[in-house]
Amino acid sequence: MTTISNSAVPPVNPVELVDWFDTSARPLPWRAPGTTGWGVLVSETMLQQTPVNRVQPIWEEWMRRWPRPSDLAAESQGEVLRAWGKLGYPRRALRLHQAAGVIADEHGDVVPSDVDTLLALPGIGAYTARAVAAFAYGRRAPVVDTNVRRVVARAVHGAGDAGPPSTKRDLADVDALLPSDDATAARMSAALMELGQVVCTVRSPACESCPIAHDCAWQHAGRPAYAGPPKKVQKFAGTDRQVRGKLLDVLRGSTGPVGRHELDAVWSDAGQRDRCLDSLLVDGLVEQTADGRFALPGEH
DNA sequence: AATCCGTGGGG
DNA sequence: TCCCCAAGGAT
Repeated sequence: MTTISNSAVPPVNPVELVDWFDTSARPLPWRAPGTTGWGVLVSETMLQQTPVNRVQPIWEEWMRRWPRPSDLAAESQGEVLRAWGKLGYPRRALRLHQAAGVIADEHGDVVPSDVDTLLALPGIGAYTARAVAAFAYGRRAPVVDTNVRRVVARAVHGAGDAGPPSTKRDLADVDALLPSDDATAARMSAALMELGQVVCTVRSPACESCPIAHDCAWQHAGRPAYAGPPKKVQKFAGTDRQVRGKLLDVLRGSTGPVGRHELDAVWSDAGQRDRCLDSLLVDGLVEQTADGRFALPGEH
Protein backbone atom coordinates (compact mmCIF):
# COMPACT_ATOMS: atom_id res chain seq x y z
CA MET A 1 0.00 0.00 0.00
CA THR A 2 1.09 3.56 -0.51
CA THR A 3 2.12 5.47 2.55
CA ILE A 4 1.61 9.19 2.60
CA SER A 5 3.74 9.87 5.66
CA ASN A 6 6.82 8.35 4.08
CA SER A 7 6.66 10.33 0.86
CA ALA A 8 9.87 12.12 -0.01
CA VAL A 9 8.29 15.57 -0.17
CA PRO A 10 6.83 16.93 3.06
CA PRO A 11 3.09 17.44 2.60
CA VAL A 12 3.22 20.78 4.38
CA ASN A 13 5.61 23.49 3.26
CA PRO A 14 7.06 25.23 6.34
CA VAL A 15 7.83 28.43 4.46
CA GLU A 16 4.27 28.89 3.21
CA LEU A 17 2.87 28.32 6.63
CA VAL A 18 5.33 30.58 8.43
CA ASP A 19 4.89 33.37 5.88
CA TRP A 20 1.15 33.18 6.37
CA PHE A 21 1.60 33.25 10.16
CA ASP A 22 3.89 36.26 9.97
CA THR A 23 1.30 38.29 8.09
CA SER A 24 -1.95 36.93 9.52
CA ALA A 25 -1.42 35.88 13.13
CA ARG A 26 -3.63 37.55 15.73
CA PRO A 27 -1.65 39.93 17.96
CA LEU A 28 -2.25 38.03 21.20
CA PRO A 29 -0.55 39.69 24.18
CA TRP A 30 1.54 36.66 25.13
CA ARG A 31 2.97 36.64 21.61
CA ALA A 32 4.39 40.13 22.00
CA PRO A 33 8.19 40.34 21.76
CA GLY A 34 9.77 40.34 25.18
CA THR A 35 7.20 38.06 26.79
CA THR A 36 9.07 36.01 29.37
CA GLY A 37 9.04 32.24 29.73
CA TRP A 38 6.89 32.83 32.78
CA GLY A 39 4.40 34.82 30.74
CA VAL A 40 4.22 32.04 28.17
CA LEU A 41 3.81 29.35 30.82
CA VAL A 42 0.98 31.25 32.49
CA SER A 43 -0.77 31.76 29.16
CA GLU A 44 -0.41 28.13 28.11
CA THR A 45 -1.73 26.90 31.43
CA MET A 46 -4.73 29.22 31.32
CA LEU A 47 -5.43 28.24 27.71
CA GLN A 48 -5.75 24.54 28.54
CA GLN A 49 -9.40 23.95 27.61
CA THR A 50 -10.27 27.64 27.97
CA PRO A 51 -10.90 30.02 25.03
CA VAL A 52 -8.57 32.92 24.25
CA ASN A 53 -11.07 35.69 24.87
CA ARG A 54 -11.71 34.55 28.42
CA VAL A 55 -8.02 34.12 29.20
CA GLN A 56 -6.76 37.45 27.91
CA PRO A 57 -7.93 39.84 30.68
CA ILE A 58 -6.95 37.40 33.44
CA TRP A 59 -3.50 36.90 31.93
CA GLU A 60 -2.96 40.67 31.81
CA GLU A 61 -3.90 40.96 35.45
CA TRP A 62 -1.61 38.12 36.47
CA MET A 63 1.36 39.58 34.64
CA ARG A 64 0.80 42.90 36.35
CA ARG A 65 0.43 41.36 39.81
CA TRP A 66 2.94 38.53 39.54
CA PRO A 67 5.58 39.32 36.91
CA ARG A 68 7.93 36.58 38.16
CA PRO A 69 7.34 33.01 39.40
CA SER A 70 8.52 33.99 42.88
CA ASP A 71 5.83 36.68 43.02
CA LEU A 72 3.09 34.12 42.51
CA ALA A 73 4.76 31.60 44.81
CA ALA A 74 4.68 34.18 47.63
CA GLU A 75 0.91 34.53 47.30
CA SER A 76 -1.59 32.41 49.21
CA GLN A 77 -3.34 29.58 47.38
CA GLY A 78 -6.70 31.17 48.11
CA GLU A 79 -5.73 34.47 46.55
CA VAL A 80 -4.43 32.66 43.49
CA LEU A 81 -7.71 30.74 43.18
CA ARG A 82 -9.63 33.99 43.52
CA ALA A 83 -7.55 35.61 40.78
CA TRP A 84 -8.08 32.55 38.61
CA GLY A 85 -11.74 33.51 38.73
CA LYS A 86 -14.01 31.52 36.50
CA LEU A 87 -11.48 30.23 33.98
CA GLY A 88 -12.49 26.73 35.02
CA TYR A 89 -10.55 23.67 36.17
CA PRO A 90 -9.12 25.51 39.20
CA ARG A 91 -6.69 22.71 39.93
CA ARG A 92 -4.66 24.28 37.13
CA ALA A 93 -4.21 27.37 39.29
CA LEU A 94 -3.06 25.30 42.24
CA ARG A 95 -0.54 23.39 40.12
CA LEU A 96 0.74 26.57 38.51
CA HIS A 97 1.25 27.99 41.99
CA GLN A 98 3.20 24.87 42.94
CA ALA A 99 5.24 25.02 39.75
CA ALA A 100 6.06 28.67 40.45
CA GLY A 101 7.49 27.66 43.82
CA VAL A 102 9.72 25.01 42.26
CA ILE A 103 10.87 27.40 39.53
CA ALA A 104 11.67 30.07 42.13
CA ASP A 105 13.51 27.68 44.44
CA GLU A 106 15.26 25.34 42.04
CA HIS A 107 15.56 27.15 38.72
CA GLY A 108 16.66 30.62 39.69
CA ASP A 109 13.19 32.07 39.16
CA VAL A 110 13.49 31.38 35.43
CA VAL A 111 11.13 29.00 33.62
CA PRO A 112 13.21 26.12 32.22
CA SER A 113 13.65 25.82 28.45
CA ASP A 114 14.32 22.08 28.40
CA VAL A 115 11.31 19.87 27.64
CA ASP A 116 12.16 17.15 30.14
CA THR A 117 12.75 19.67 32.91
CA LEU A 118 9.44 21.30 32.12
CA LEU A 119 7.66 17.93 32.12
CA ALA A 120 8.79 17.37 35.69
CA LEU A 121 6.82 20.39 36.90
CA PRO A 122 3.26 19.98 38.21
CA GLY A 123 0.51 20.72 35.70
CA ILE A 124 2.88 20.68 32.73
CA GLY A 125 2.26 17.86 30.29
CA ALA A 126 3.30 16.91 26.77
CA TYR A 127 1.61 19.89 25.18
CA THR A 128 2.55 22.67 27.60
CA ALA A 129 6.19 21.61 27.96
CA ARG A 130 6.76 21.80 24.21
CA ALA A 131 4.69 24.96 23.80
CA VAL A 132 6.91 26.74 26.34
CA ALA A 133 10.10 25.40 24.75
CA ALA A 134 8.97 26.52 21.30
CA PHE A 135 7.12 29.77 21.94
CA ALA A 136 9.20 31.18 24.76
CA TYR A 137 12.62 29.88 23.79
CA GLY A 138 12.44 29.24 20.04
CA ARG A 139 13.23 25.54 20.39
CA ARG A 140 12.33 22.93 17.84
CA ALA A 141 9.63 20.93 19.61
CA PRO A 142 6.50 19.25 18.18
CA VAL A 143 3.63 21.12 19.80
CA VAL A 144 0.50 18.99 19.59
CA ASP A 145 -2.85 20.33 20.65
CA THR A 146 -6.35 19.60 19.40
CA ASN A 147 -5.96 22.11 16.55
CA VAL A 148 -2.69 20.69 15.32
CA ARG A 149 -4.10 17.18 15.46
CA ARG A 150 -6.95 18.27 13.22
CA VAL A 151 -4.66 20.06 10.75
CA VAL A 152 -2.42 17.01 10.50
CA ALA A 153 -5.38 14.67 10.14
CA ARG A 154 -6.61 16.70 7.19
CA ALA A 155 -3.50 18.03 5.46
CA VAL A 156 -1.38 14.90 5.90
CA HIS A 157 -3.79 11.99 6.27
CA GLY A 158 -6.73 13.29 4.26
CA ALA A 159 -9.22 12.58 7.04
CA GLY A 160 -12.09 14.83 8.08
CA ASP A 161 -10.83 15.12 11.62
CA ALA A 162 -8.36 13.55 14.03
CA GLY A 163 -9.19 10.24 15.67
CA PRO A 164 -8.59 9.52 19.35
CA PRO A 165 -5.32 11.07 20.61
CA SER A 166 -2.16 9.03 20.93
CA THR A 167 0.66 11.11 22.35
CA LYS A 168 3.47 9.06 20.85
CA ARG A 169 2.00 8.87 17.35
CA ASP A 170 0.79 12.48 17.39
CA LEU A 171 4.23 13.74 18.38
CA ALA A 172 5.87 11.67 15.65
CA ASP A 173 3.43 12.99 13.05
CA VAL A 174 4.21 16.61 13.84
CA ASP A 175 7.91 15.99 14.33
CA ALA A 176 8.03 14.72 10.75
CA LEU A 177 6.64 18.04 9.51
CA LEU A 178 9.04 20.36 11.31
CA PRO A 179 12.15 21.66 9.58
CA SER A 180 15.48 21.04 11.25
CA ASP A 181 16.36 24.54 12.40
CA ASP A 182 14.98 25.69 15.72
CA ALA A 183 13.69 29.12 14.78
CA THR A 184 11.65 28.03 11.78
CA ALA A 185 10.39 24.91 13.53
CA ALA A 186 9.19 26.95 16.50
CA ARG A 187 7.48 29.40 14.19
CA MET A 188 5.84 26.58 12.29
CA SER A 189 4.50 25.07 15.49
CA ALA A 190 2.76 28.34 16.28
CA ALA A 191 1.52 28.55 12.71
CA LEU A 192 0.00 25.06 12.78
CA MET A 193 -1.97 25.97 15.89
CA GLU A 194 -3.11 29.28 14.50
CA LEU A 195 -4.20 27.63 11.26
CA GLY A 196 -6.33 25.12 13.13
CA GLN A 197 -7.91 27.83 15.25
CA VAL A 198 -8.82 30.39 12.63
CA VAL A 199 -8.86 28.60 9.26
CA CYS A 200 -8.94 24.82 9.54
CA THR A 201 -11.79 24.80 12.06
CA VAL A 202 -13.95 21.85 13.04
CA ARG A 203 -17.26 22.89 11.54
CA SER A 204 -16.69 25.43 8.80
CA PRO A 205 -13.11 25.33 7.55
CA ALA A 206 -12.17 28.32 5.41
CA CYS A 207 -10.29 26.31 2.80
CA GLU A 208 -10.57 29.17 0.30
CA SER A 209 -8.25 31.24 2.46
CA CYS A 210 -5.95 28.41 3.58
CA PRO A 211 -2.27 28.94 2.74
CA ILE A 212 -1.65 25.21 2.28
CA ALA A 213 -4.90 24.14 0.62
CA HIS A 214 -3.09 23.30 -2.60
CA ASP A 215 -1.17 20.47 -0.98
CA CYS A 216 -3.77 19.40 1.54
CA ALA A 217 -4.59 15.68 1.35
CA TRP A 218 -8.12 16.27 2.62
CA GLN A 219 -8.71 18.83 -0.08
CA HIS A 220 -7.42 16.48 -2.75
CA ALA A 221 -9.62 13.68 -1.44
CA GLY A 222 -12.72 15.80 -1.82
CA ARG A 223 -13.04 16.71 1.86
CA PRO A 224 -14.56 13.45 3.08
CA ALA A 225 -16.49 13.49 6.36
CA TYR A 226 -14.91 12.25 9.57
CA ALA A 227 -15.07 8.46 9.57
CA GLY A 228 -13.42 7.56 12.85
CA PRO A 229 -14.98 6.41 16.12
CA PRO A 230 -17.62 8.79 17.54
CA LYS A 231 -16.28 11.55 19.75
CA LYS A 232 -17.22 11.27 23.39
CA VAL A 233 -18.97 14.31 24.78
CA GLN A 234 -18.83 14.79 28.51
CA LYS A 235 -22.02 15.63 30.35
CA PHE A 236 -21.91 18.59 32.67
CA ALA A 237 -25.37 19.32 34.04
CA GLY A 238 -25.89 17.38 37.23
CA THR A 239 -22.34 16.09 37.49
CA ASP A 240 -19.94 16.49 40.39
CA ARG A 241 -18.08 18.95 38.23
CA GLN A 242 -21.04 21.30 38.26
CA VAL A 243 -21.58 20.92 41.99
CA ARG A 244 -17.91 21.50 42.78
CA GLY A 245 -18.02 24.61 40.64
CA LYS A 246 -20.99 25.96 42.56
CA LEU A 247 -19.40 25.23 45.93
CA LEU A 248 -16.14 26.86 44.95
CA ASP A 249 -17.96 29.86 43.54
CA VAL A 250 -19.46 30.56 46.96
CA LEU A 251 -16.02 30.48 48.57
CA ARG A 252 -14.46 32.67 45.87
CA GLY A 253 -17.18 35.24 46.46
CA SER A 254 -16.77 35.30 50.22
CA THR A 255 -14.13 37.28 52.07
CA GLY A 256 -13.93 34.82 54.93
CA PRO A 257 -14.89 31.27 55.91
CA VAL A 258 -18.49 30.23 55.34
CA GLY A 259 -20.70 27.88 57.32
CA ARG A 260 -22.05 24.62 55.98
CA HIS A 261 -25.57 26.04 55.66
CA GLU A 262 -24.40 28.54 53.05
CA LEU A 263 -22.96 25.71 51.00
CA ASP A 264 -26.11 23.64 51.46
CA ALA A 265 -27.99 26.23 49.43
CA VAL A 266 -26.14 25.59 46.16
CA TRP A 267 -27.29 21.99 45.59
CA SER A 268 -30.31 20.08 46.86
CA ASP A 269 -28.88 16.57 46.76
CA ALA A 270 -27.14 16.39 50.13
CA GLY A 271 -25.27 13.20 49.38
CA GLN A 272 -23.74 14.52 46.21
CA ARG A 273 -23.05 17.87 47.85
CA ASP A 274 -21.13 16.28 50.71
CA ARG A 275 -19.19 14.03 48.37
CA CYS A 276 -18.16 17.03 46.29
CA LEU A 277 -17.14 19.08 49.30
CA ASP A 278 -15.04 16.13 50.46
CA SER A 279 -13.35 15.86 47.08
CA LEU A 280 -12.58 19.58 47.11
CA LEU A 281 -10.94 19.15 50.52
CA VAL A 282 -8.94 16.19 49.23
CA ASP A 283 -7.86 18.19 46.18
CA GLY A 284 -6.68 21.05 48.39
CA LEU A 285 -9.08 23.49 46.77
CA VAL A 286 -10.94 23.98 50.07
CA GLU A 287 -9.85 23.91 53.69
CA GLN A 288 -11.86 23.48 56.86
CA THR A 289 -11.31 25.92 59.71
CA ALA A 290 -10.89 24.91 63.34
CA ASP A 291 -14.51 25.87 64.05
CA GLY A 292 -15.83 23.70 61.22
CA ARG A 293 -16.40 26.29 58.55
CA PHE A 294 -14.96 26.25 55.03
CA ALA A 295 -12.62 28.56 53.12
CA LEU A 296 -10.24 28.74 50.21
CA PRO A 297 -6.86 27.29 51.23
CA GLY A 298 -4.43 29.45 53.17
CA GLU A 299 -6.87 32.24 53.90
CA HIS A 300 -7.79 31.77 57.53
C1' DA B 1 -7.13 3.72 27.63
C1' DA B 2 -10.97 5.81 29.67
C1' DT B 3 -12.60 9.05 32.85
C1' DC B 4 -12.63 12.95 35.61
C1' DC B 5 -11.73 17.81 36.33
C1' DG B 6 -15.20 24.04 35.13
C1' DT B 7 -17.08 27.40 32.42
C1' DG B 8 -19.46 29.89 28.98
C1' DG B 9 -20.22 31.06 24.00
C1' DG B 10 -22.07 29.71 19.51
C1' DG B 11 -24.70 26.94 16.19
C1' DT C 1 -33.27 24.40 24.18
C1' DC C 2 -29.79 21.55 23.81
C1' DC C 3 -25.51 20.09 22.27
C1' DC C 4 -20.80 20.73 20.96
C1' DC C 5 -16.63 22.11 22.24
C1' DA C 6 -12.14 25.31 23.58
C1' DA C 7 -4.01 26.18 23.33
C1' DG C 8 -4.77 19.42 28.41
C1' DG C 9 -3.23 17.00 32.56
C1' DA C 10 -3.44 13.44 36.03
C1' DT C 11 -4.74 9.07 37.34
